[in-house]
Amino acid sequence: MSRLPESFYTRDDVVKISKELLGKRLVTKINGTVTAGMIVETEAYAGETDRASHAYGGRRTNRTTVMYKKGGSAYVYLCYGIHDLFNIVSNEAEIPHAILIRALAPVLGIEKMLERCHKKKPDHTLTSGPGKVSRALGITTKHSGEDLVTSQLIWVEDTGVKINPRNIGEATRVGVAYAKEDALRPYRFFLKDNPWVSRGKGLPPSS
DNA sequence: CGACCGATCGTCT
DNA sequence: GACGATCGGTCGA
Repeated sequence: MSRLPESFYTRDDVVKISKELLGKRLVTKINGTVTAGMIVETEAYAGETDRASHAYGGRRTNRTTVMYKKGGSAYVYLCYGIHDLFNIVSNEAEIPHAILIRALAPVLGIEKMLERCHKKKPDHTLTSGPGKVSRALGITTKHSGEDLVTSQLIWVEDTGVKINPRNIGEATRVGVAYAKEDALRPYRFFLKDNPWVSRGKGLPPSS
């Protein structure tokens, strides 16, 4: 049970890191309340060369500045005016790679998650989607820029869970049709047959 | 089931 | 002024 070190995030291969995040535990402590879940679905965004990335072509705006921070920083942005999507920045500073956390299997503070999401029972709709993950864990855009290596609010732990590579599924990313040929990249990774994986269009051919 | 639609607002052109 | 790295509800089959 140890927090992932900076060296985990600052490596060069965003795809490799996206896969390695599967099985890790994302933890938040908001107003003293701990909530946590095991990461079961991620998406890689390969920075300047990836049309689906907010940093495509080296775009650097107020919103995307944190993507240029060192790996291990949180990048949270507002999507569709409603959802706060949580990403983990990777690679060295100035290389704007990021990994979107799309789904979790709830582990700690499930009562609090239900309260935040106005639900009664912890079925698979609680944390199966990037908007729902942030909602359940209390993550908002004001946490953008947070350093997951030292933060007392958000971090990621290795609990010793080992994922067999044959249990990792790959697919195209959700909602990035505008990215042309880059939309075809197999950059979505998930745990096969895990009930907490999100159900969007073009999703894992499992159930 | 699947298709469609409205909500809602910061960001960038 | 248009547009989302989404979600949950509704409607029809």
